[in-house]
Parts: sequence; structure tokens; C-alpha cells
Amino acid sequence: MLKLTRKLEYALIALRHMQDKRDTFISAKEMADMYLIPQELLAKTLQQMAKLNYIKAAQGPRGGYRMRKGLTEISLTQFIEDIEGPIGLVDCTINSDCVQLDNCNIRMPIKEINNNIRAIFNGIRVGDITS
Amino acid sequence: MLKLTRKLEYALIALRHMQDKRDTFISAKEMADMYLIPQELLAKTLQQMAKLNYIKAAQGPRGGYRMRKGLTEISLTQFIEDIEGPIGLVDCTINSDCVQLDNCNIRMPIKEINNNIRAIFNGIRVGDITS
DNA sequence: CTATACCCGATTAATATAGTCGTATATAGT
DNA sequence: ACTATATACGACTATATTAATCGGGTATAG
Repeated sequence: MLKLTRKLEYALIALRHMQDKRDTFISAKEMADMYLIPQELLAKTLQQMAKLNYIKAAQGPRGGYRMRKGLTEISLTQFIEDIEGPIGLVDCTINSDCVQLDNCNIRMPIKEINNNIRAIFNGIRVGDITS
Repeated sequence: MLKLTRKLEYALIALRHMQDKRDTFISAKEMADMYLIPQELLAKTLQQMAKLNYIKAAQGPRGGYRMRKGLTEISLTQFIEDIEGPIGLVDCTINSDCVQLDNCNIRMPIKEINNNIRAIFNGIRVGDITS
């Protein structure tokens, strides 16, 4: 409960690694080996980040991924939501097809807690984790 | 991701209801009907809370559950952890049998975020939600 | 030309959460 | 005493989410 997904962990681990060696392309395999992450899964995650323009990909031998400058400035909220979809302690903060809704007696307080958590993630930049 | 479990939602909904009608016993069935919650599941959750001494149970007809005074003062952290087990964004904040550990390059920043989230839940009392 | 690497959709496996069932016990009301 | 209503509780099943794998593709350095 209240856990990050591995995919997200892997993404952050990889980003941090790339930040350490910025300006060189690093392959998915290399990072998967180093951090004991299933290669295919990490690869998919990196591909997703490349699509999001978070990192730059280079194909072919000596290819791999490289961090894009400026990425360090985006908020964790945006990063997480780009990768995993909307953050919300409960569904009604996201989609609102709950059988309860008007009936629900804890909606407001939960919504507020949700805002607090978002505020935390908003206040953290990707760079705070990867440096 | 980062969601509360339904069990926890149900627990809070029930608590709030009981707080509104404190001093009377309310049956699991009554609350399940009112809030469209699967009765058996709510019942189990209520039983768990009774065991934790969060609420008082009374058997037999006209029985049910009643909120214990003082419950409103405990922190959400304790409440959640009593019901669902330890809160932690990542496993290494809980048990530490991760293949990574020393190898991991994002442990510290994640741990800090974790502390921030705990701080939020520590600052909220059950009564803040149920009143 | 070949080995290395990204690309990407589909599938399967594992885990966690949600919900159900059966049986036992307590008790209020009649 | 009997009955209906309620909690107690372990075992079980179902569903959803997350994690991981597979298979076939394209690009490119050497």
C-alpha cells in the first residue's frame, strides 16, 4: 500500500546513472546488469522515457540512452504521472465513477490529504533524486 | 499506484458513521447497505478494528459496533499501519531484503520523500477524517 | 555483413487486493 | 427454551494490478 512501482524505481535509478555519466550513451543492458534489473523491463521503461523526450536514444552498437538537459527541473508529480498515470489516493480524485460519491462521508478529508501528498511531489524535482 | 486500499476506505467510512451516532451500536449490515459496501468485507474490517480495540462490539440482536472514545486522537500513520501494515514507498524502507541495497543509487532521496509522507500522516488524526 | 542496440506489441507470470463462504458463538425478544 | 439477528474467524475464490518475458522489427558502427 502506498508504494511506488518498480518500473518507476527502475526509471529513477537509470536516470541517476545517466546523470552521473551525462554526454555518453549508456545501453539498457549495461544498466540492467549493474543494478540487477530485468533487462527487457528496463529497456521498455527507457523507451517510454525516450518517447516522452526525457532522454535521447541512439541505435546501433555503442548506442544507448543519454539524459536530456532540463529534465532535472521537472517535478516528480509530472514525471510520475507521465510514467504511471494519475496519482490519487482514491479513485474519486481521478475519475469519479464510484458508486458512493454523494453518499461518501470521507471524500473531503481524503481529498485534502491527497493534495498534501501532491504538494510534496510537486516540491521535488527529478534532479533532487538523480543528483 | 500510491492508492489507499478499499479496506482502509471502508474502515474510515464506517468510523465516521459511528462517530456521528456515537453511543449506539450499529451493525455491519446497516453500514454496508447504506454505503454500498460488501457486507462480509466490511464485517471483517470491523472485527479487525474491534480486536485492535478501536471500536467495541456487541453480539446478538440490536448489537453491532460503537466507536471507542479516544480513537479520534490517534494518528493516521498508526491507524493505517495497524490495519494494513507498514507504510513505505519502497520495500527497503520496510524490510531490506532487496538485491540492490548498497548498489542502489536512489535510496537516500526516496527515503526522505518517504519521511515527508509519513510526516503528513503523522500530522493527521483519525478524528480529522471522521468529524 | 554482422553484431549490437533500440523499438514495440503481445503474452504470461506473479502478487496483491477484493470479495465470498461456512461454521461457530453470543444474546435479545418472545 | 426457541428463534432471529448479530459478531467471530478461518479458508477459499476472484479480480486487478504489477512485473517480467517473448518475438519480430529497424538502425548503425565497425
